[in-house]
Amino acid sequence: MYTNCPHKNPRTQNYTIRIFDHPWIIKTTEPINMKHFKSTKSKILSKGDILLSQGEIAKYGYFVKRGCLKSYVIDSTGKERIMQFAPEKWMVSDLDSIANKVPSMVFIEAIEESEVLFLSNSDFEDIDNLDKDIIVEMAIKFRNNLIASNKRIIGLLSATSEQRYTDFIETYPSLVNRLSLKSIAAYIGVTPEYLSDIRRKIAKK
Amino acid sequence: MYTNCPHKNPRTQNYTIRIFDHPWIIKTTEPINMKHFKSTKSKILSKGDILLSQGEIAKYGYFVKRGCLKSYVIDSTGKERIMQFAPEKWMVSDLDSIANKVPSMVFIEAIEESEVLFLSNSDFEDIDNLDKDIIVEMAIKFRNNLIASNKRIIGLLSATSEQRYTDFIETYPSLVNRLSLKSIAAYIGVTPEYLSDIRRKIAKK
DNA sequence: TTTAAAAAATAAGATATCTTAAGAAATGGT
DNA sequence: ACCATTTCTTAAGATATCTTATTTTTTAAA
Repeated sequence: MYTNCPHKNPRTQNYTIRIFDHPWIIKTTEPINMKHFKSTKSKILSKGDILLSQGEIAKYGYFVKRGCLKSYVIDSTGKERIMQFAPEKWMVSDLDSIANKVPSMVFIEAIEESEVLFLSNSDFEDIDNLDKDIIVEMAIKFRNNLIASNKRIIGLLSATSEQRYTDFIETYPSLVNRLSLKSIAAYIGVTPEYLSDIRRKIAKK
Repeated sequence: MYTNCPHKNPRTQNYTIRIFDHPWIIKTTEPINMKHFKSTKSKILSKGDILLSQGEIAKYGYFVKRGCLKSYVIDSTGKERIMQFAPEKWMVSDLDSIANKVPSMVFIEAIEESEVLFLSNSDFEDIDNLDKDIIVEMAIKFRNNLIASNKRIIGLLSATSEQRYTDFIETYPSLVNRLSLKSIAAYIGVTPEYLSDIRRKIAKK
């Protein structure tokens, strides 16, 4: 199921930009502006290519120029549970792994043909050496991500599956038509079959 | 059910400390060191006293000197869902409300007789004016909180109720004996009756 | 365009979790 | 120590969600 070779289609290009965020600023829930970053590595990925696997130490944040990535875990019953979708201008990685050098809990995989920048954290090992304005942006980005994650927790604790589905549609309208039913189900925490039931139930109304 | 008058037992004291974190650094999942803070307001709360209600704009972060608070939402079916417990040395507030001046989603309430510092965010409206070392600490605190929140999301998406309960016991062993079954149930996302069943099932093993 | 593969829909039966209600145990106040 | 209140346990029936299997539809490849 997850046998695609990472970077199997890597038409590497030279590409330098000034970008906004620190590589750590990942698991973002909103597009990022990248003026503070330098990146020289860009790759074209095919659907199904895996950038990071569970158990590896994350070396990069991935900024999506085109296409869409997902980060997900495989639970003890073998089911995929999606943490985050990363469409254009979003960044994704495993924050714990990249910051604390622990094995990644997540896989990161392209769900469309995608063009991705590899943002190394090697220049940023010591956060104290960063410019103040970058740190301010980091703090704000983390804070916004934390607020979003806490809202997702509230939803998972208190909303029904149907509510979580309609919330998802409202929150990410531009994503809905690009994602498979299976992916949305894995994000909101139900089986694809049950999400299909939910859709039918909603349609009948 | 939530009729206790906020601050009904407010033996206010003068109390000044140098503390570590910015008031925004809330919804924390770990004790905080407070060397960068000033606070002059301290109150003694009775069990059941409410510090912040859903719909209010949060003005303070609450640092727990003694006792334990909880932050929770009331969902559409009237059920309480706990976002965070805040025992000694932890801080709690509604981050979105205090940072963005939006109505709070949560209630904050004492679950034991508690002594709490009120940390105003009025001195910190503009994050750019903060000292760099405070901002660095903020960023790290937000980052760690975000990692913890994301782990909780993974648990809610992929673990069974029994697994979430045993995870909770492992993660917060010192809290388990202080909390009611009802509170733990509201945190892990099951009914108290079902958590009781889970305990019985575990005991039988 | 045709065909193979993947995704989605449907349905029936199984399981997890909730609801309601009642009794037992623990707690707090007087 | 006693009573009232809250918490916890237990159990039965209800509901939400999952599992498995099959069919239909859509997508991708040749």
